[in-house]
Amino acid sequence: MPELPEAETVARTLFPHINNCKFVSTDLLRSSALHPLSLPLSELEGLFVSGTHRRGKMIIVDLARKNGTQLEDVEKKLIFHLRMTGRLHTKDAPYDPDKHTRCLFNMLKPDGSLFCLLFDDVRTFGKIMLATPEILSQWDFWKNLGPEPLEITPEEFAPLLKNNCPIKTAIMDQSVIAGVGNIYADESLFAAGINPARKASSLSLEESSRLLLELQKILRKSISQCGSSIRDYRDANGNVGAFQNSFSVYGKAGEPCKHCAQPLQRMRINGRATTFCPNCQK
DNA sequence: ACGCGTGCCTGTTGGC
DNA sequence: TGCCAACAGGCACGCG
Repeated sequence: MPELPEAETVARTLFPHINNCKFVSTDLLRSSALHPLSLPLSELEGLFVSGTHRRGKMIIVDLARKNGTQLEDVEKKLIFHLRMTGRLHTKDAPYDPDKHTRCLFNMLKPDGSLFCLLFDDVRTFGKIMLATPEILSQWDFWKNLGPEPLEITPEEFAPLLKNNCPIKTAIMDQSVIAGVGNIYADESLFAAGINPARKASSLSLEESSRLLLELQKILRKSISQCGSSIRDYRDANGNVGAFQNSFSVYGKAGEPCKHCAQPLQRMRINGRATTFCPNCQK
């Protein structure tokens, strides 16, 4: 399930495929894949890709229009949220969409050849949005998105944990910090030796600092390994990530803790499966 | 305003 | 072997 490192990997691997390429036409095969606040995708026609990046778990495509030979950025952005099973990849045109293809973008390379950018999504939770800054300012989720965990200091992190909810719930709350999901929440809490059920507000400055530093270390390591592939996740080249081989707790309930060898336990926090070591995480 | 539970959605898994 | 409930989980939404 794409979280921050997976979204970062998709944004990076997608870039060489679509940079400088022109949107020719769009075939939205499942209308619910389009975010309700989105502009119609027909407004993409004639625009070029000038960059790809990431915010939280979202992949953002920068758009530009061509003026002579110069690309001039426009304010519109094309945003993808992959949620659980979303995938972005390219195929040579013409491409016959399969049953999980939610949107097909016909695109033109600078050399004049046609290809397809595909948004596939088995479980249809993913969203596509074409938005101006004005639209983004009306989108609560975007407006409330917390800071990037790789761009804050422990001093900036600590005051974000004032809530009465479990610490795991707090760090997965996208309005607290952006990009952390179930995998990296469990892994960072284990690395920091903090029980996921602890009240967020009960963490000392020393504990919240340790949690942020461990989270940053894990996110960086996962990005360097192209993310984690549990089942569905692939980068834009169709490759799996490798960080799932470095998990300490996620999906390992019943297995011995790598520090104390006691069995890892499973519990449910805020409806989310949570694996932790009751001995090492206080 | 906050915290909690539920629905969305489909493919896979495991128990009977 | 076959059937079906449970599960996976990010986020919107409704409730108290």
